[in-house]
Amino acid sequence: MRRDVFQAIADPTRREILGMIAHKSLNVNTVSEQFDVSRAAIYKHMKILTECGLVTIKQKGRERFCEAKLDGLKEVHDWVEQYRQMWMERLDSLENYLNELQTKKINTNGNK
Amino acid sequence: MRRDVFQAIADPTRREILGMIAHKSLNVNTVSEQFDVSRAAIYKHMKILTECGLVTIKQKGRERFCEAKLDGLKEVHDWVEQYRQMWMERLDSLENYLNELQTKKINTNGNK
DNA sequence: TATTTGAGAAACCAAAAGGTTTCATATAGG
DNA sequence: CCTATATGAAACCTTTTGGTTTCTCAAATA
Repeated sequence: MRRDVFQAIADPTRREILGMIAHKSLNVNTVSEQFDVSRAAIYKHMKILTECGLVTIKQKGRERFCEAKLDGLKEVHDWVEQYRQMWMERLDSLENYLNELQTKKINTNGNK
Repeated sequence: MRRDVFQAIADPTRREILGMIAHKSLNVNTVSEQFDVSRAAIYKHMKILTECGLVTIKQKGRERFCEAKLDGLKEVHDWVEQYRQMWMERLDSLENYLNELQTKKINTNGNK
């Protein structure tokens, strides 16, 4: 099944999983122990994460280590980035407006 | 209802809606005409977007204009950003590795 | 070898998501 | 005033989601 990265990170548990394995690969059991849901539930989350390329699995004996593939987040980054320009501009113009108000106020006070 | 921005942008239709009103506010009908689902469906999407603060509504007569509040995406941006550092580093080290290989190859060729 | 342990998979379930149709209501305009 | 338009909201339906329990199997180990 073709999975969507946006949909994958929509679930807070999956975001937490990513954070957990971002620095260090962990096996499924170790990850699931950190949550109060069943191992099967975490396994399903992990499956979704692998299906959209955010996680890859490395078998080692009977254990399977889950490794975060964070560059899969690039798609999200790029999508947000196109809008970040716009909200930054608005913040900037708000700041300018406030500065202008401030300047006016100072001038008014000065003329008193 | 407290809505989650991550969940709001998980749906492709909602992302499209945001793109549509990012530069120019539109009323609900105008937006829904761009999609092949019912107006009611789009209205529901719009409700979710407003509930998580990504859209605000401005009433004008009988019309209601939907305005994108893109700074609501900051939460997503910040979350992705913390990981971007990591995937960039990996890409950098891969690049360095490839450069190293390249250098070695040149040296080897030079010694032929 | 017998028994833990780590994991995949199936069957099942309740709730949420995304959609539809239909109805109600308020404003714009002829 | 009457009608068309823009919208909100309710009732309903199907599929997806997130979860559970249970079973199986292979690798590690007492």
